[in-house]
Amino acid sequence: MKYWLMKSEPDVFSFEDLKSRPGQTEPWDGVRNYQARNFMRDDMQVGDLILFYHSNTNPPGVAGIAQVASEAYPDPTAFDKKSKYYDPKSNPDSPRWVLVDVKYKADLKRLVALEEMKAMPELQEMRVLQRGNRLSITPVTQSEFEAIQKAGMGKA
DNA sequence: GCCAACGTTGGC
DNA sequence: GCCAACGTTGGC
Repeated sequence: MKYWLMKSEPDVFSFEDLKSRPGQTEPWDGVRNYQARNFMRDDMQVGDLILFYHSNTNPPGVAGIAQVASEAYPDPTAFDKKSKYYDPKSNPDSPRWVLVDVKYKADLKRLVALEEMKAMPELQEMRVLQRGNRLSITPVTQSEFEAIQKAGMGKA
C-alpha cells in the first residue's frame, strides 16, 4: 500500500466533481510530465490511497481522500486532436502518456489548508511543501498521510 | 495579475 | 550536449 498526493484545480475538476461522477470514478487524464507519468505507470497500485489536493484556489489544500482504481493505461486524450491535451508525438502503437482511474474514497470533515500543512511538524519533509515543487503527483509517506487525514477529521 | 521555479524545446 | 528562450504551474 502506497500513498500519493494528486493536485487538481477545483475550477477544472474538484473533489466534489469526483464524488458526483458515475461510479465516483474518473480517468486522471492530461498528465504531461514524465515524472508524474512514471509514478502512475511504475509505482501506483490499485487501492493506493490519494490525498486529493486543490491547487490554484483560495485556500489551496487537501479536500478529500481518493484511491487508485485501475492499473495505468494509455491516455486517450493524447490521441485526440480536439483535446487540449493532444500530443502529436503520442500514438496508439506507442503511447507516450498514461493515466489511472481515480475513485472517491472518503470525505474529510474539512479542508486541510496548505498554510496549516506548512505548520505541521509531521509534514516538514513533505515533498509538495518543498520550495518550487510543481509536480502534480507526488508520493506521500504513511505518516504524512495519516497526519493530514487526522487533521481533516478534527475541528476547524 | 505577478512572478519565481522549473520543464521543454530547439538552434548551434 | 549546452543553454537561452519560452511556456506552465501555482502560491500569493
